[in-house]
Amino acid sequence: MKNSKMKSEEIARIAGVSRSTVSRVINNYSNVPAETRDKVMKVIRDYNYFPSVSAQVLAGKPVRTLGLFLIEPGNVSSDSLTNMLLVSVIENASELGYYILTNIIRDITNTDTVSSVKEMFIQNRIDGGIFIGAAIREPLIDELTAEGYIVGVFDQRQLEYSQPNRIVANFNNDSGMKQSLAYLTGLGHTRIGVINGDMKRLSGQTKYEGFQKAMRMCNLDINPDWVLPGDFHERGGYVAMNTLLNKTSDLPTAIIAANDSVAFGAIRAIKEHGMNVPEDMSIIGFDDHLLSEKYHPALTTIRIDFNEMLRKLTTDVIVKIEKGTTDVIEITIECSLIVRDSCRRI
Amino acid sequence: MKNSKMKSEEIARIAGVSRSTVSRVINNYSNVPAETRDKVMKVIRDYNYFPSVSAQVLAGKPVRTLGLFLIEPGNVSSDSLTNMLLVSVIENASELGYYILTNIIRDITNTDTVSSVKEMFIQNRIDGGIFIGAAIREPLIDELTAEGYIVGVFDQRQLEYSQPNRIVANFNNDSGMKQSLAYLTGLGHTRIGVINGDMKRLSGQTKYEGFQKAMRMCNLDINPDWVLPGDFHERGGYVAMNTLLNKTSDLPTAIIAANDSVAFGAIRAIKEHGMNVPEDMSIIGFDDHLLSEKYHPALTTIRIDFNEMLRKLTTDVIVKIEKGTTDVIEITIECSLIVRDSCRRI
DNA sequence: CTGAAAGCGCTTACAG
DNA sequence: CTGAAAGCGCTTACAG
Repeated sequence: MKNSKMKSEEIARIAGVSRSTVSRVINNYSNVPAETRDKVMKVIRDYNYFPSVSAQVLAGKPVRTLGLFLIEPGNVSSDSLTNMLLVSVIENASELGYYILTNIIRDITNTDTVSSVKEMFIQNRIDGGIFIGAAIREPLIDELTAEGYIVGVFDQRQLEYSQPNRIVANFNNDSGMKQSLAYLTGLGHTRIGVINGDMKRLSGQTKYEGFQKAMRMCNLDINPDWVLPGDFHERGGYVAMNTLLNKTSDLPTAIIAANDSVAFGAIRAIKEHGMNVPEDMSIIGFDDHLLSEKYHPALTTIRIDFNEMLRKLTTDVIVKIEKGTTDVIEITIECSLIVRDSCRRI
Repeated sequence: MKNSKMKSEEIARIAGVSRSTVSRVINNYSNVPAETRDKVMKVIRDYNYFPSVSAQVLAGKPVRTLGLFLIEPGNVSSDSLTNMLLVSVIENASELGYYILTNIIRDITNTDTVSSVKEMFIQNRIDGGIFIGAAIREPLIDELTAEGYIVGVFDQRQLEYSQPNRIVANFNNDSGMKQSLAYLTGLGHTRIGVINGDMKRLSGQTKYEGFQKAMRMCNLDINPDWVLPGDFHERGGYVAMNTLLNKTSDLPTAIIAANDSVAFGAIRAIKEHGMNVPEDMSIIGFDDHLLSEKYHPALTTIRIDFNEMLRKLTTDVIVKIEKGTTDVIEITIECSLIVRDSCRRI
């Protein structure tokens, strides 16, 4: 049961073959007769031998490790999303035999941070990286892809010139917004407003663009007073709704929030103003947050499958690392309306 | 700004020295004159050179990576603790120049899992590991320490024979329990019960032992009907309290819960029985969970500093890796009562 | 089908 | 103070 000092040479000696053959067995070369393979495998198992990664990597094999970079300025997202996201990436990677080196990036503009991220790639600690929380354009990511490193990014699109080594993943926010508006219109709403997300993020932009398009399709006018800035956080939704309620009595009958946290904030503000949801205002969210179902009122929202998105992104990054194909990959995940109690018929 | 194909040999050539000297500069050897050092450093910076870890490790240096093993059977703890914990470990390690390879262990008895964890150590992917969620005795951890690997474990104590390469960290649960009981006694309670945590975990045991000791010190008798089994989860607290309330009308006036989640569950059950906290029963928790302050009633509890514990544990593991000292380390973190609204004077 | 040998990019006694 | 050389544990053309 010893193993620590086991090396391929020892295995070779015991099995009565050369190191070359041991290596061939480990790397599943086809030109090894079953008999030899079995003999070697037995010794490997008997001695609980695992090859040293460093030696393998130095000899040109992948490290089988991915860097997961969570860009979270300051406030450690205390909600369960980060958790879920991490677990999802780890487990998908693990199924493909890959490990995850996790990094929290508080400030992506900080020189030390930037250089330490690049260091991981250059030192060959990781075969590729996955970025969550990136802005539409991140110089760091651009540099990395320009150098040829393989990177998967949630919430970005391909550059003007598509890069096979930059894999992007998004939800179909356009479709989500259209569903929200279709539903509200069906309920008879025509006075509809929106609380936006962070417009530095692609999803912030595409959601708003989706809103505009959908309003046009429904033949509704956008009232600029009802287009409120936000940031994807509860606090932002609260502030936005407060501003609206304090400014005017000419209110929309329904508000589409950039995500569920924003919706929670908006509802809190509405309640504090002595009004009710959906009686006085209908609210529709985006994400289908864990809490949304349990919230009061239970939140009508657009469900996205974060887990599926990460599974695809992780898998595609790994396949790209191993096969090195030159196809350009853009993952888009559909989303769908979940009707609950936060919208009423007009 | 190129770097990918940079190797120490290139740096040496450009700086006009040998690879040996470049290596000495990188590893901060003292016998390099400032002038030479500066010359070499300049080239290193100019070319954005980072040595290959694989080569360094193969030559005997540490990988500067720690494995973080989260033992979480099935239910991905959706509360924010895992999150906080991860971030805490990552940031502390990062300050010391170490990376974190995260692993979720769903079933620590599973052979494949066990062997993949050992593989990480044997392959030399990590210099050491940190385990969270371990039972009092874990064969896997015992094997690892027996092999000489450096491991930090939360919620375990040293074995009969102390191991310098097993660093254990705990909260002073004894002190916490004593504070809880002192407070309740001060309020005039004598009829005091307890909902236990998971007794397979050391903290489950030490908390209950602390309770017993403290009761003795306060000259109070333990009513076996008021000692309820639990599991550190909300659900467990709920079930325990329901059982108690349904079984008898001879109720305690106060309950100490193994942690705040358990307390939340217990309070939920009490409310469902049409009773109130603290009017009909006082409840005291343990942890000072993020929600405890905001809960209704705000929960009186014992605050523990998870972040401090992990900071010490991570630091000690890294120091042990680098210095290889033979001292036996047992970290104990103090805890303290936070009085809020869930207990009343009798 | 299989072994001997070169090579991966570092570090570190050793010798000077 | 510094260079030449051996060694770390693998993989993979190359030759047979």
